[in-house]
Amino acid sequence: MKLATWNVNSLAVRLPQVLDWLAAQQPDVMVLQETKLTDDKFPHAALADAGYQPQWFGQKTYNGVALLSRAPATDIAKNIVDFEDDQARLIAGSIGDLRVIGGYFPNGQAPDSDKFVYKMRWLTGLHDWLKTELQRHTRLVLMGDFNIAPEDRDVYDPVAWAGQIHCTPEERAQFRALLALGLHDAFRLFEQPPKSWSWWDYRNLAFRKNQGLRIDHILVSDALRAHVQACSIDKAPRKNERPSDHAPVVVEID
DNA sequence: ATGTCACCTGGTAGGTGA
Repeated sequence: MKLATWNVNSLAVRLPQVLDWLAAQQPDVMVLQETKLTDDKFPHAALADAGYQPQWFGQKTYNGVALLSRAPATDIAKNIVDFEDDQARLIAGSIGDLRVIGGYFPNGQAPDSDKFVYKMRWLTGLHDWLKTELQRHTRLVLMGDFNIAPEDRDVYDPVAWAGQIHCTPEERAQFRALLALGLHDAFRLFEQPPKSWSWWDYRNLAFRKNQGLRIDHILVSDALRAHVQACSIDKAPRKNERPSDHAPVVVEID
């Protein structure tokens, strides 16, 4: 089973690239972030024509997430249960005996900002909800744009980024707290090329210079760990003419 | 190089968020 996550930075703009990627890579499940579409504008017919059953949860201008699967997803949850939120950032569903959660974690803007406070609250809310979610579903995948670079090796210039947003000790502690629930960073279960990133700033020729961060992740539960066959970042879509600033991350689970 | 992109409001430019 192949699962993938991609922050598309506007599905209205990126729909052709998503359809191309689905056709080429044939994932069984895909989660999307930053669709930036209200629910009435979600392109469900085009995705159904491509062979996927979409679930979606969006809002105007910002955020917005979707869950695409070849088999129907059931027991759909939108946003973190029992966490009051006016932003559309999370969608979960069950596909067979697999629980899939797709998240667009808050960016946080700057460590001294209100948005950072919200990011920490959101991460704590996610952590608390995941505790019960993992009790109910032993086979669970949490994936999406975490907006956290877990370690220095996930940052092209860790000295310059030290203490900056995505790299603060507080964010990294939150990431480790998720792992402590019994989750594993699928990408790090395998030897990977050094300087592997999932996001490159649109500015400064960052992609050409390979100046990026690894902030998009796929975490798998204890029960799935031994079944993960591969995990990689597909840089190819970042080379498109009008790319998202993120690349898809892909995991293979037997 | 605070150098791009997407989307909004409101209008043919400026602000916000990433």
